[in-house]
Amino acid sequence: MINSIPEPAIKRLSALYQLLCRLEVSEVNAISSREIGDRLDISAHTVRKDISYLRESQTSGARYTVLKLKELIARSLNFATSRKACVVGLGKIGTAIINYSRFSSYGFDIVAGFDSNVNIVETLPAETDLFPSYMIPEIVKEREIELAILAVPFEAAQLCVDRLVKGGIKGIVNFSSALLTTDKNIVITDVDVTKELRVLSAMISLGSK
Amino acid sequence: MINSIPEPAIKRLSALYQLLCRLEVSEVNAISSREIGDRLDISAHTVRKDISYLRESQTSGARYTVLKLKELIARSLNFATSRKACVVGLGKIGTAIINYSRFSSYGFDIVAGFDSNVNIVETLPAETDLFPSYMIPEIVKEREIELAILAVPFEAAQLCVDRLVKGGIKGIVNFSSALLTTDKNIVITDVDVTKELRVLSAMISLGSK
DNA sequence: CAATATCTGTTATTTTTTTCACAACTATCT
DNA sequence: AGATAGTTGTGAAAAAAATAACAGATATTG
Repeated sequence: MINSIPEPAIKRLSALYQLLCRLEVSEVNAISSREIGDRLDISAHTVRKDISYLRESQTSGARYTVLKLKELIARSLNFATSRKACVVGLGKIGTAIINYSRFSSYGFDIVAGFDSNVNIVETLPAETDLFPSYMIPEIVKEREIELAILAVPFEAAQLCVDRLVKGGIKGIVNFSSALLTTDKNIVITDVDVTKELRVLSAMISLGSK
Repeated sequence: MINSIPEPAIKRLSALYQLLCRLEVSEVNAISSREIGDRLDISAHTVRKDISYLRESQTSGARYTVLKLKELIARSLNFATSRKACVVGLGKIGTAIINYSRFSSYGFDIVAGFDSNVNIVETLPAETDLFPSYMIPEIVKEREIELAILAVPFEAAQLCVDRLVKGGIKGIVNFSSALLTTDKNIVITDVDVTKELRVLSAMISLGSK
């Protein structure tokens, strides 16, 4: 592939994009690689290298223009076009996420919510259209939903994934503690508090890094 | 350091530990590196390599004994001794986490909850002791809390971190969208849905991996 | 009980990622 | 305008991690 950016770099650039959005709001209009590094807890070298993967020089010698750099990253990583997403599982976590209004301003439109409990679907006050879980494949396909946030109990997770895949989903953020299996071309990231606590615990013990 | 395990390996071993716990419940008592790899979506080579960092041979040639391996990992990564943790911010996410009862069975004891709203602290039904936020330094020190789950709004995050650090916290799982800064020796992992969505989005676009 | 198939543990190799070094550029101050 | 201090971009070097290869061990099957 021509434009092959290392995965760690993609993650850091995503974080950088977030930082730049903040800086824009604070009306900061220029920042150096060192300042970025301090804020993001990475080296200035890495910051510059990551930006260099985008193959479009900013004015060398001067600090980065916040707006210009933000737009370069948006263009390179396709943050410009907004993507449709859905929330599966409307328990406490799912409800909190679906009612978090700021997604759209970050380029993600939550266009559907699903739950296996029809009662919840009918009574929950939400601005988003809600459907029973068996309709996942149909709605995902119909509304061209690319991303899903999965917040169902452990036991239900795999079934939901299968339904999402059936509808043609491309990526899943998994809040359940289940270990999901699926095709290679569907990207899944796991968000598991217990796992995070464990990793922290291990890093504290081993003093790694 | 003598026992230096690469950070990616620590993360994978944590996931493996979780898998082994599941297998134990399902009464599976042996598993091969290939089967582990399939489940965790990594190569069998990597699995064996990761385990080899623990410097204690299992019976070579035979498959891994679930119980034995689980205990080896627990011993090596210090999962055996339980750690005390707290939840800061008792909004929807924080409440969901503090009421999630299974932490203790995974070696984490949630021994305190904090919120700046005294009303919430007094009225919220929870099994855990709740305190107003200004008491964080005192309680963290007193109860020897090592880990914190931070689920407060953006604006309040940094103040809470400073208070936690004052109390001697060692690690923080950050659910807020704030970019936190602190001493190098305190480990922070960020859990940000928007960031995860962005990374997924970029990976879908670039077709990386 | 021998033969075969299947495993693990670990060294060696390859690939990926980070770090370094420095030329070239920009802004600022006198 | 010259000098100085600070900055980026990037090819090269170093470090880290993933992958492969295989020796040595263990089950299993006929």
